[in-house]
Amino acid sequence: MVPFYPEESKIYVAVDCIIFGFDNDGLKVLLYKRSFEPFKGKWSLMGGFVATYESIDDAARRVLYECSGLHDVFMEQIYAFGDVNRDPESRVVSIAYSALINIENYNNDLNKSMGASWWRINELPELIFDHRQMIEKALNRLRERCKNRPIGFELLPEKFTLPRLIKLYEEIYQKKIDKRNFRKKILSMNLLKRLDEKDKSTSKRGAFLYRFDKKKYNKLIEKGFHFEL
Amino acid sequence: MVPFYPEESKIYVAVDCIIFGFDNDGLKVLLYKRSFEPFKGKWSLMGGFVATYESIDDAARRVLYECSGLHDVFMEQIYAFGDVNRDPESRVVSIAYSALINIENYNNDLNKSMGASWWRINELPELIFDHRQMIEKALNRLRERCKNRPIGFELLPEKFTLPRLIKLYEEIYQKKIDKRNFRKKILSMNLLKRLDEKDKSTSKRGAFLYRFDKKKYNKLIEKGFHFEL
DNA sequence: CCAAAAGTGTTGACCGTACACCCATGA
DNA sequence: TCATGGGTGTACGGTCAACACTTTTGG
Repeated sequence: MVPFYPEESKIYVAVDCIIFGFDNDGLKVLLYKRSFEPFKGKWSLMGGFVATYESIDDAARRVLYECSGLHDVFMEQIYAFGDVNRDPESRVVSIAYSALINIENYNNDLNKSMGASWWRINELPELIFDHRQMIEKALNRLRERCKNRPIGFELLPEKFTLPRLIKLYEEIYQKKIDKRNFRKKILSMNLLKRLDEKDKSTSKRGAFLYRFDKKKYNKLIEKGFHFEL
Repeated sequence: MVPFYPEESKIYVAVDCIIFGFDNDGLKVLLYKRSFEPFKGKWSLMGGFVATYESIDDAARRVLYECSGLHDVFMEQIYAFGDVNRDPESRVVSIAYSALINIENYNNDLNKSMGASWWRINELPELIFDHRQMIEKALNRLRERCKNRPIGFELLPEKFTLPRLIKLYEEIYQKKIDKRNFRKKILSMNLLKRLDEKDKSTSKRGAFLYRFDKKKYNKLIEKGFHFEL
């Protein structure tokens, strides 16, 4: 309403990244140990200020790249957090973004240099500010997202077995899934192509490897679909 | 990551409100004619800067109050818009909020003094900045929201007829709804109490008035539910 | 008495869910 | 040969979608 821009009302805008990964142990987020005060030694999400020359989406991509070395990753804005005292140091509005990465592409050497480590989503440590809430919101969004998008694409390696895919969904929803029904449903979408290879790393018999059919995948997300468990 | 707060990266944070209302013509949003340059005379959402002493939620409530005189309204954060040049005047990150109001509570005299008017959601004028996108996102969220919450509560007057409720859903989803199936489904939730009154304003026979059962309503949103059309 | 909106049930198709046993293989 | 995880089919019940006629009453 006010036709001028009052200099004194400028404030800091930050982005914080909730980075999800999935490995043999389950679904995890990447957290960083703060190396400076306040809250030195506490765990936090990786974040950074939005510069005046970059969009908030670009800032989120930059932060993700700086801490993981990864480009071209599925990212999504989750929510803007703007309580007055969320950061006791200064007034900061922070916009949370989630990223889904294939944990095999992530260079775990970074963890030492950055003071980072992966935490299972149901065993999180104490976190600074409102970062716990950010993760909670990101998880809920992830659960919603699964209903409109075969999200496994992002979190799994190119080739994967059905038991792994089932495990992923079990982790996301934190509940047991009937494998027969799951197979029936996911295969009926004609989204997966079975390869002539087996992964024998988890059983003697071995499980067939599958790969997403990217054409079908793109068609599906275009015209929308629904995948409920 | 950076343990200091660089003064020069402070930017403006604004909120913009998508105010939804529902009347005999259908689902509408409240728009304002800009009275100052740039884009004088163009239509826009009502917005305002977030002050350093208020949370972003508070800012959204304040802006809504300033332009509508309404308190205690259902509001929800939609999305943060942060392209570098979205506002050509200055770098502004704007957080869109939607509000659902009962249009009967809104004082239409305000429209003259504020240069505001209601627009049907499928007949919107040209809008400044990214406000069109904001409305689009808010509409999509509204459609999602309907699945978890009997949203009619917010947009309808206390007493309403079933044909009105059906019309509301038809407007939100922009498609025809089978009235028999709709009645069956909504009544089976035991969420509505039929009154011994009829509204004869739209037909000779008259339609029964209903009212939400707030207790049932609260129980339902607590433990979650699903209402798909 | 007629126009216009309100109200009312049934059926078939499909989908989700529950559930238990055989298979392949390395050790 | 046995232990371990991988893979498979069916039957039932519930939910959703399609569909047309009767009721009321003011003008």
